[in-house]
Amino acid sequence: MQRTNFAEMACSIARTLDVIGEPWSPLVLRDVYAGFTRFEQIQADLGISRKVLTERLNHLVAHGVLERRPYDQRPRFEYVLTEKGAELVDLLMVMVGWGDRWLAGAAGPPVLYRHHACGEVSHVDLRCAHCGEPMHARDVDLLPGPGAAR
Amino acid sequence: MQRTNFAEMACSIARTLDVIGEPWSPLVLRDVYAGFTRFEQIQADLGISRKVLTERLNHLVAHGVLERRPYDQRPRFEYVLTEKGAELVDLLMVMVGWGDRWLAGAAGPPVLYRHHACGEVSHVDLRCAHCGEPMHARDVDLLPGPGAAR
DNA sequence: AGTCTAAGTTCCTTAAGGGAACCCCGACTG
DNA sequence: CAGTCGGGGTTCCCTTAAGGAACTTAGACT
Repeated sequence: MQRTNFAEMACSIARTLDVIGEPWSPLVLRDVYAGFTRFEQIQADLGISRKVLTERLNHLVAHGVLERRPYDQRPRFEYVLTEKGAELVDLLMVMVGWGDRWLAGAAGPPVLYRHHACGEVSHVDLRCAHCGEPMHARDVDLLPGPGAAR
Repeated sequence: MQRTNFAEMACSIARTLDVIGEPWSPLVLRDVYAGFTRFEQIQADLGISRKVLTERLNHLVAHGVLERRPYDQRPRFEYVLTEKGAELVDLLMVMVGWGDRWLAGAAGPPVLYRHHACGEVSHVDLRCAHCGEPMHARDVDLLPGPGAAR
């Protein structure tokens, strides 16, 4: 519902939430990434209301995160990740890392990730793009940037 | 909204959304991280409804992401990040990275992050915790984990 | 006693989510 | 070639959550 418009805020978190902050959106993205690319598949997998799924898909397409394309002569469509969308899936992987660590409980994580490069089951780690050392919330100072509000 | 209970799903994304998926929650967390630790400060900074802010703070405290503690003899409280919460801020930094890259526009990013270790303005990069190589959505295979639904 | 302030509550309005039923359209079936 | 099927949505109604303004509470200050 989110009647407040996050898109206008001078904050990249708020702007990102404007794209995927609505309920279900990250799960829709996860499904598309996992290979559930059609309306019926996503709806059945998530148990989401068809109405809401329509709204979310349209929103994600409008923001260039998904692309809607026909896969048949008949009016049939599938949704595929754009480059912009694929990079959002990286964000989901970080969510998975946190959820696995803090919420998985005794049963352990529901899904494992095997890294192509090394072949091992692993998880993401945040590093500084500049020096390669770990970069976490406590390892940085915040400075006003060029796009800061006046 | 979100009447659907994400917490029960066998998915770390859904479970994480149960904690911070409601509107405003990530921005509340950002504010606490940025030093706006009191009710009035957060309310004024975000322009959020007091009612909703109360609900969000209670929810985040209930989930162990924030801690509510008195800072005066009078009934005055401040909210501080727990370890669990601080690691969620890492997730926010990834959101910032995506938002800066895809949504900042000509004005540039509103906030810059200077890394303590190297002293440079930088951003986070996702690496494999095992081998240290880049680890993005396209670099992994998904496997069922021990906590997978039957 | 009266005022101030932080931190909430309460109450009302409006909009968004949930869910079931319905619709459209091209393809197959007898 | 009428009837059915299946994917991909719309429509409608009900309930619940967000927005927002006003009110409350409790201790400290004057």
